[in-house]
Amino acid sequence: MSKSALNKSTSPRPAAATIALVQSNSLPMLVQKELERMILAGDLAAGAKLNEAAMADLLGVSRGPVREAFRALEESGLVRLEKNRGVFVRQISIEEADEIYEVRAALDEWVGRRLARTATAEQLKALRSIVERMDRAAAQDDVDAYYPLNLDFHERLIMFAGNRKLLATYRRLVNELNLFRRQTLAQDGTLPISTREHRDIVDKIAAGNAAGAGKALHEHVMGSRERMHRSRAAAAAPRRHLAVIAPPRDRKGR
Amino acid sequence: MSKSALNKSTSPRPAAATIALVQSNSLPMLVQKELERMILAGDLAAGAKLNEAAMADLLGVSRGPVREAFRALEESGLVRLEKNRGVFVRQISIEEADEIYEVRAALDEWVGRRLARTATAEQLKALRSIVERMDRAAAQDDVDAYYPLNLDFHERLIMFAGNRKLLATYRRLVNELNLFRRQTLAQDGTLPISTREHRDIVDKIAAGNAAGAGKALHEHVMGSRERMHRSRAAAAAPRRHLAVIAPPRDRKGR
DNA sequence: GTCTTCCAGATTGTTGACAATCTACACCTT
DNA sequence: AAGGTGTAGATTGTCAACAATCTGGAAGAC
Repeated sequence: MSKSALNKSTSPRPAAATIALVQSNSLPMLVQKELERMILAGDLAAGAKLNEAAMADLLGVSRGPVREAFRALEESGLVRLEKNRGVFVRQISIEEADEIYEVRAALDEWVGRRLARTATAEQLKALRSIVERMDRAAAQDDVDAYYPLNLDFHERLIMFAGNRKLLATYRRLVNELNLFRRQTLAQDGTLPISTREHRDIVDKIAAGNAAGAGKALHEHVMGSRERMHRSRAAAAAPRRHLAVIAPPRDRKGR
Repeated sequence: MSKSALNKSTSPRPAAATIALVQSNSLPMLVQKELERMILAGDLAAGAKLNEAAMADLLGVSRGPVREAFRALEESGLVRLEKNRGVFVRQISIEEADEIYEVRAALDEWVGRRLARTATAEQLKALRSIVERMDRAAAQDDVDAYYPLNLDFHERLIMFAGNRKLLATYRRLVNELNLFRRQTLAQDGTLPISTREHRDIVDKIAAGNAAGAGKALHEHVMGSRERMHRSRAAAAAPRRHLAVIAPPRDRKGR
């Protein structure tokens, strides 16, 4: 019955902030966060079935909180619920990924135009710092370092736009996109790298070139989409990269 | 124990489609939809506290499914959960509404540009039909007819863009916006009406004027934002429209 | 009279048990 | 032997009871 499995990072704080922390840390919330982490980290493969009882056992809680977490995760788009059959880590189709890229491009374009007008020197400095680190990681072919920097760069751009609702919307989309990347090019080492475009984006923002920054960001995102397509096509053809996991569709036949 | 309270619209169908219907209709899902309807219809005021047991009684189920529905609704942004205190219908602040309008404007602008290139004659006809009905409703000051037409017009625009992820994103934002409208100008009869702008948008799309259609949609949405501000200011000043509902903030003091 | 303390009722959080449903395998029929 | 059928085990859906926490008011101290 020990609930220690979930008690991470509970260092005694100034107590003033601890209250809000305890507030939001109900069992279902913790389970939800842990599941989200496991899914996005790839511990749970796309399409994998999640067993209520097993998950409850693993986390040291009963099935109630796990079920609540599942409901929340479905609404956030990370899992799919099938009545009387179970919950599965969602599988994003290539078409859906395309759609997400399009929406993202529209949002990013808007962010680019806005930042060109509002970006502070401090924000530009932060962006340039990330770009430089990406440069170094790319020079060394260090994809494990490059990948999170890339995510960070784009998330910072959104944050600097100063619109929390936009940030929440963006995060939701990128979460699903990560799900897709996990399921397709999990072990494919070739990561699409585009440092020059990042530098170009920051330059245009710094120059106050709203139209240019917007266009650059739009094209960068759509370029990422294309790179994904090419990477996928290249990986599928030679290596016989068949269905990763048997899709739990098709009830009758077998 | 009769569960008839939830059994609506269960007309015997061709049975081929009924299977998918039963699939998705678990108790928590039905409870979630019913709560969503009640909230957006205004049966549950913004800021109101939702009692688990009472809601379970009302719908003829036990607390489990109700709790799961609450979790899903929190993730979708319609309610707020406070540990050990309960769930409340969310109150959208004016600042948050502003942010939503901004994101919406960015998405709508993109939709305008796209539709100018892809809209079919049939789609244009559907849009013009809605605009005409809005004209008639506006001419008769029939706000009850105008309001849903306005929602429909904008949702159609998004649908015609042919991007399901965009539609889901848009619906989420508009849902929260409806929440805000409910809570502020609930009984304020003056609805911001802008028929000319709608007609202008459709015309520019029909003309294939991408930049113009995008700009018109962007300005239309930002104009709606301004109209909301003015309507709010006008309603607040004379009528002493104090805090609608005591905010359940501020734990200690009283 | 005002403030603090404490308690009873109400409400939420969590759990384990029971019912409904599905899956997989063994068995029977042809 | 191939295919359909039935049943046992596992899994999910729902519920009711118990524990923890909160709220509001009454009693008492100053």
